[in-house]
Amino acid sequence: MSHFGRSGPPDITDTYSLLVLNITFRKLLSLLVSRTTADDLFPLFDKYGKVVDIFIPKDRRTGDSRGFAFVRYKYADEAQKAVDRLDGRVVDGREITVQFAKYGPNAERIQKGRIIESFPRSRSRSPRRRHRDDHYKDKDYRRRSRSRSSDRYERDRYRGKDRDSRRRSRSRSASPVHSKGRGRGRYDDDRRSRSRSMSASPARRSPSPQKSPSPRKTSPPRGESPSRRSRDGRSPSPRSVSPQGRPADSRSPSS
DNA sequence: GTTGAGCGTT
Repeated sequence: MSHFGRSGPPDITDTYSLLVLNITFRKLLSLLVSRTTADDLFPLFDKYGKVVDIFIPKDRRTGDSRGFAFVRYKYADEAQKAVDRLDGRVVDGREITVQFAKYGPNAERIQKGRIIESFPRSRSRSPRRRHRDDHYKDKDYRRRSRSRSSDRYERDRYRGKDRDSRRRSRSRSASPVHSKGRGRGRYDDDRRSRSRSMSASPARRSPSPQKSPSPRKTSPPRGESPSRRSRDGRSPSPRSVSPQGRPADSRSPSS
């Protein structure tokens, strides 16, 4: 029982597989991974639930572990708990990632780490059951649908939580992505904005901005402002209203 | 120079 991988694949149909990634994306880590064996992982994961099997895929050619392991739990809630508790946790000074397996041994997609028995090597059973397939299909579909319903609810809930937790932990890594998305959006905005301004005033950039705005810039506000204010009568003489401005002026030359 | 997600045996 100690050697999990050696026992081969037990009854994995009713188990929930967790994918454990514990490395820092490095070949050097292979050495470290080497140290981390199924026996080492077992107690760690067994603490959170009943571990049925632990499998560490290794390259048969080199015999080196690929840097991840599969932990099979008997119950989903325990597996979920392990994911929640061990995901992002530092083990042996290394942060490990624990998540539900997405693909089964047959490269089939599995839900919530649960391995769905589609049609493994039992092909000899009855590979061709066309008319009956429909019947089975309906049954399966109904059963799956129901199961999926409840599973989905739980999953959604967990997923949100997990996602949040993961996001917080990985905010750094998500940063670049964020910047990318934002940059794109901004660029788009800029482009749109620019396109408008470009079409509106295409000569705003190339020519000297000092030449044309210069004479007009200082002139218009002055001439227009007074005339208008004067007419309004609201701010009759801004100049005379500032008593302090005059002393300062007179003082300026004085000193 | 770096990152990141990565999915399977007797």
